[in-house]
Amino acid sequence: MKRNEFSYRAPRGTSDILPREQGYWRYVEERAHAICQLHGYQRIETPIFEDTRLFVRSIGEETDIVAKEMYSFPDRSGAMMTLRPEGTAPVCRVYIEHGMHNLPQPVRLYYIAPIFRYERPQAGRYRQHQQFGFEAIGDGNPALDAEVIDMAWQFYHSLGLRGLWLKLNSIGCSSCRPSYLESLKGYYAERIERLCPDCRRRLVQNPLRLLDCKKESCVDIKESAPRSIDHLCPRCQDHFQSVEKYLALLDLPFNVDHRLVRGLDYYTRTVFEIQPQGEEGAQSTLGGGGRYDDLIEQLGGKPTPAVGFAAGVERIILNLKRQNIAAPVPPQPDVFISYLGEEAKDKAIEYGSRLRREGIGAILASSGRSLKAQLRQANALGMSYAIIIGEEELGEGKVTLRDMVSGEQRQMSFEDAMKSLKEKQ
RNA sequence: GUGGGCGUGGCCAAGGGGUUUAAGGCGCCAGGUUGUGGCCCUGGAGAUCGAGGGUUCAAAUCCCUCCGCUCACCCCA
Repeated sequence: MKRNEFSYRAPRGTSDILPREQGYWRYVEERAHAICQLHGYQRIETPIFEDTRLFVRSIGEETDIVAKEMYSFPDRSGAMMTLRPEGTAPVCRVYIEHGMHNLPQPVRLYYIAPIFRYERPQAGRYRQHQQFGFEAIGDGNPALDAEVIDMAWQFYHSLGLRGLWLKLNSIGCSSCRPSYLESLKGYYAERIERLCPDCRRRLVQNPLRLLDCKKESCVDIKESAPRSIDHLCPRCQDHFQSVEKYLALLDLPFNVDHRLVRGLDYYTRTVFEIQPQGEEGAQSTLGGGGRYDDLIEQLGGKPTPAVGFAAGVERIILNLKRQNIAAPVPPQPDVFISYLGEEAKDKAIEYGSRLRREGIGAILASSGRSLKAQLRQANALGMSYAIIIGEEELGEGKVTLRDMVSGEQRQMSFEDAMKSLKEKQ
């Protein structure tokens, strides 16, 4: 590659998904569609950008995502738009905008879509990544929390991933969380002189994240910090116990993690994450979700409880590779058509098209190469059969059909060759 | 935003001031007699050694700046 002038490259934090990677993508997406179909979730696609206010209101002004990670821009009319930094808010917008409260509740929806966040890229973290997510809107029953969590778990299982941890917590609702936050802040305020700089900032901006600090100095403070589940109101307590009961019923090996909090403000009650065992930091989270009972109302709808989940496709593929799980190879055409001379080329073009019209995949050789070179190409492409058209075949009105695995070949009419290929499919 | 590592043909890489007109391997293209692949052999194309500046008689090799990639923190999928 010439580098003495400007050379174009994919923008930082983005990547090209080359043909050799497509097998993994297809595999993951097929499993995603399958698990959704199994649970009655219907696909939805929303615009890649939305009114900036949708995300600010839902995710929360103080969150990192809104404060410093959004791709926002004014369009030509001056309206502020933002490249979707998460998938839930747009789905809620759709629910409200299209009057989905008139459908049988809950409404079950899923999406597979690109997500954009301006972050420093590293392993498993990109500025554009693909998320698979699903949402059940319009039902506050804990059975639905369990359904969503089970669905997430079965999704990973169906991909062949093993050794995962399911972490669960409840962060309360709008009636009990404020008092919990007060008690948390009070606890930390008393110990402020021992806190790391990050935690001092969190104390003001995002107290829940105090529980997530990994610094040595803050660990023992964290250990005896007030827990959200000890401050739940009776209804949240009931809800959480039911979720636990259902998960046990479903045989899901979950662990209650009192320090599990999530980075988006809209969560209430149930929050959960799934990650590979023994990988604490380092972008290990494979997916996560929770309940967001106030969000629809916040966005202008009627009070409507909801619960959802989202997974990062790139991280799933990373873990498939770590666990040596190979993706199925996408199918490819199986007949290679080689020819010698202009007259044979006409036939080759015609026959290639006729094969494809019969559903038999075919690739034409490149013009002007020796038969040797043509067959070398067929071999390199991994073709199962080759059709050869040269002077001999033209004279007889036939073609040579060669089996590229056994090396056997024989002349026959094109019609017979096509019939034989069809049988072998 | 903070910190560490790294930048030699499409990919993997040797070389750490002059013997480099920059090894080798993979891949690509072509040939090994007249129309036949996979193995082997031979040849070819492809790099101003990330960019700019400096030191020196001499720089891919030393110094500086920038850019890019990568990993970790922060945060998250």
